[in-house]
Amino acid sequence: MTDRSSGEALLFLTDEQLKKGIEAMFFAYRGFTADPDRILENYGYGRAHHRAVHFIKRSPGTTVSNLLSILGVTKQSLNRVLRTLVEEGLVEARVGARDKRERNLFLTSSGVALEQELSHAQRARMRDAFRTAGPEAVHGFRQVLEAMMDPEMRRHFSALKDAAE
Amino acid sequence: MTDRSSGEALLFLTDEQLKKGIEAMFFAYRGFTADPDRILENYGYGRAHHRAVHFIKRSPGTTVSNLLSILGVTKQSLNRVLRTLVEEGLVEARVGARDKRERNLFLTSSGVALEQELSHAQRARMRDAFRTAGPEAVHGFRQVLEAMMDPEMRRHFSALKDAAE
DNA sequence: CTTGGAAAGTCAACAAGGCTGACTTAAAAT
DNA sequence: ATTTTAAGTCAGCCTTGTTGACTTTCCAAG
Repeated sequence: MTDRSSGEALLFLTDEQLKKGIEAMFFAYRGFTADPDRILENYGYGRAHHRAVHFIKRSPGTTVSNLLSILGVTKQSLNRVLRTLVEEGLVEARVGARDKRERNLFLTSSGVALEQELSHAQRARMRDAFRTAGPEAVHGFRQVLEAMMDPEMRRHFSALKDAAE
Repeated sequence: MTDRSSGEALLFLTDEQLKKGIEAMFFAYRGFTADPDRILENYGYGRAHHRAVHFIKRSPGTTVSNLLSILGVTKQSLNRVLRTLVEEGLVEARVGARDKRERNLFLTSSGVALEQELSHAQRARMRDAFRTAGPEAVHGFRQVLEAMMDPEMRRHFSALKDAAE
């Protein structure tokens, strides 16, 4: 059951080390979402709104179905969030030019403003963590997280990497 | 706004790198919870049950209020989850010996069985990610995650570390 | 020894944000 | 012309979080 094979440098694969990794993910994710959650509360929004706003900012003009595949929720669930964002003037849904069934999603200026506020807080937390841990740790952090993703999610993640690098 | 100070090896602190870290957390956490979520569905439980079972397994005999401070939810919310786990025979809540107001929580044999099944799946995912990324990456991963936690959560995390090491 | 307060539990009501299923509309594709 | 796809909508359900009000138990300090 436990990884004690060949007794060498595989000590980082013991069940104990794996459990620590699991708890580290749990506690760190709490920190990761804490700041945005506080901000969202002031606006009466939730994490679902944050996610939508984030990915629309990342890929302006994206379609609803693309967002669905990134977020992995049902269209009813996404639609509810998107509807409030459109109604309250944070997101604009333009009928597609080529394909009129599609809606191309964009942030309005107030949408951009909220995204900035959320992103700023979250980057500040990430920056402090990165600075504390140092560049080599950051590299390892990214490698492990990428290896932990489902393949489909890794595709979506790599799409960002390509756009940014 | 952007970190371009002293133009040196601070490139890992650019907004672009920070955003990638943010998305990596988002997508990786989805993978992290995917396997347990599938298992829990078969039993009619949710993530809240998983968390309770995990931390009771980790610290047998822990009290409700200790669990509350680890999980960061209200006692009403935890109580609902705990009640179903007790009713369905996965958790035993013994009246405290010293302080009879307290309930000391333990997993029953079927509680242990569920915890094993969940933990096994989650460790398998973590093990694959660790193996793919290698020991140095794992070290960096842990450093960044620990730096990302809120101080109080870091305390809870370190409590495990001390117990295990 | 009484009283204050902490720990735990309970009830009720509510909200966010997931889900399924059924259905419509519009437009693209075949 | 028909089928498929993208989007949206309505209704209803579940989990898991929240507040607020209240009780019971019981330790500990005055």
